[in-house]
Amino acid sequence: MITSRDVAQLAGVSQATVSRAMSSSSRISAATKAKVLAAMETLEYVPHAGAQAMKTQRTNTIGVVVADITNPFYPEVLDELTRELDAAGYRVVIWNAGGGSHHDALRAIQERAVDGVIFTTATEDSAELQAALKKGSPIVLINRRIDGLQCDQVTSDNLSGGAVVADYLIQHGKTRVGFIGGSESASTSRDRGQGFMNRMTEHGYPVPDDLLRQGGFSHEQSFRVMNDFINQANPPQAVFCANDLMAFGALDAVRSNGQAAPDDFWVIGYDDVEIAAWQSFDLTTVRQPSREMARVGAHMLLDRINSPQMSAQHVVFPCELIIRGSARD
Amino acid sequence: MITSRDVAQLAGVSQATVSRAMSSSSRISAATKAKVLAAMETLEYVPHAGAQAMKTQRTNTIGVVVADITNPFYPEVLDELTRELDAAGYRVVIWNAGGGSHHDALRAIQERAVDGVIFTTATEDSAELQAALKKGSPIVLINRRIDGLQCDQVTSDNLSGGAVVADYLIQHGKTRVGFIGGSESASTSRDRGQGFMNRMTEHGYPVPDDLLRQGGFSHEQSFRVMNDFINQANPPQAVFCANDLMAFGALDAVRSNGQAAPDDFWVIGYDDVEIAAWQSFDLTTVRQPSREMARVGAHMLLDRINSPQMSAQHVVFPCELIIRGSARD
DNA sequence: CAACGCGATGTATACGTATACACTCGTCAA
DNA sequence: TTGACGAGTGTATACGTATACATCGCGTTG
Repeated sequence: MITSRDVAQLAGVSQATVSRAMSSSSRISAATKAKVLAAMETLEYVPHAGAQAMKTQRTNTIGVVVADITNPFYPEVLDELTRELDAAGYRVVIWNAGGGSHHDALRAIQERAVDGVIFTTATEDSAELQAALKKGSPIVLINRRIDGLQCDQVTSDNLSGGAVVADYLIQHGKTRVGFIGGSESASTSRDRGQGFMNRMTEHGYPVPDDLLRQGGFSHEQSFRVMNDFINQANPPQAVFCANDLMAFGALDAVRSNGQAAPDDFWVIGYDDVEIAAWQSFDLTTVRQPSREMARVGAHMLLDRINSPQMSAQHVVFPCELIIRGSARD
Repeated sequence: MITSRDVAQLAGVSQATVSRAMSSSSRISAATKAKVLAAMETLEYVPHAGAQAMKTQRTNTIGVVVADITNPFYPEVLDELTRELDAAGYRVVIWNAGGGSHHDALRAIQERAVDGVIFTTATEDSAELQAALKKGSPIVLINRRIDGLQCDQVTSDNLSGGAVVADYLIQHGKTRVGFIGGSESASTSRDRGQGFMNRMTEHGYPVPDDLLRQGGFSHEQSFRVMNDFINQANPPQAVFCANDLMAFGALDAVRSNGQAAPDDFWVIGYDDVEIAAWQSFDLTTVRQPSREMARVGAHMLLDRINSPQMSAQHVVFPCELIIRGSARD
């Protein structure tokens, strides 16, 4: 292994000078700097990340926790996060799925293996998270929300998003409608459902119990739920799903029953992932600005790393109904 | 920051004993071990990753380079990789897209920031890669292939996969067929195209120049290419795309022209990503066992990390034509 | 011309851990 | 009874870097 000492020896300077040649801020003459850089080049020297981390207590690495990387929403967020953080000189380590993700990520902060963590999903059991925040761990929540937490959060206005869907359906005469949620423990799904159902109730058409089901945020489960809806005695006219992936499942259920949207059923999703706009889905959905949320979240985290005392911010983005072929007159 | 010295003090032992209490292999009496672990618990001690890395020259972190995380093929591979490596006690850092990904990943090995790297994409300009391999860097190639490289590789038999498609089409009377490749520089796309076109030629129906185009591995570009095909004087009867994402683009082009597969055009993809089986696509495609490839690649890398001298292995998986609704009688 | 200041560099040290080596003390065989 | 032995623990050190402090030399100013 080539160390800064080797470089120092070849360049005829001290090890400290080699270190200075690399930190652009340090005072060093142009001549010796050039000499050192040349030696580095010759020896193909690369500083040791672990040693640097021990001295500086920085790793230039950010952790990201995602619930399910195969849900197209997360790759889009990750795409934006990796681009943004990469540009800022950070690496990205991801924790996917597994039940221990949150714990592992928080531990990685304690280990000083990452400088901070972005959660795009969060169990509501926030005891450990709360403890970490009290220790001053740099943490940002994107997408999901946890109330009463002194923590930076970037979310979209899911309540309003859900309500807009209700308005739209009522306005077009769809009064018997169903809701396929993700899971009760996810704030996103809860808020979207609540916003939606409250507004339906306000309009005088509450969502009946038999048309309120959870779809586990997955295509497969939502497919089955929609299948049940279709084949029950009194099917809904329209279905609102808590994310696009489940809307695709619902659409597929409609089609595999030899029926079609919007002719036989209206199907509406949430997220507006890229493939929702594809011709084969042409999905009416509520757009949340996921890439913008990712960008903002990334910078919030970097800011917090650099000024830990700053008080926590909540940024909320508005959502917008995107009307496409799966639900329109 | 709590260090092992603090734990040692509280437990009334030396710092070395604390270190020993953690490495299960070391000899230490059960009594003191318990005492130390209790102290660790009390102080919420967590070892410093950077310091450990400096001593052990291990980080328990693996890098993964992907071409485009929004292409559903990669999330599936990443899903499997993260599960597998997580279970083995490794973290996963990803490099996405950006032109510098390969360079960054190789540098991370030199920095000892990762223990090894998995490339799921590779530019054919392999000079830097070759140099890294000569230094003994633990590297595994999944998916793409680079000839004449002393490097572990896991690929699928793309040549045969392409040929099988040709056989299938000919067998069903489709003689005027097009090919939408990804890019000339990708071995996957090249092999699939070559296997396909050679076999078409053998059957006496070579793919004409005007039906051979590149689709940049993207839905959007493939959509445009297929659009051109459809609207030219003498359209193809069928189109084979070098991956599923492009096949979706082609299918969408067919549909947005008010036509349908398989009635008007046959569309065939490659990969068999999960969504290819969805009702809305029902895509005929060539399945490569991507999750299995990921698993095997992960273990090859771990093996190589532990025994660097082992000579390089090439594992090739067979592919299988999955016949669905987008291309069948 | 002397004193001062400042830029440039070297010296020494600390970051937190793992481990080679030294040491103690009890056990057991001769 | 003594010597050897080994398990258990402490002491000392090294990993590779960043930086506080000391030093040196040169230019500037009064």
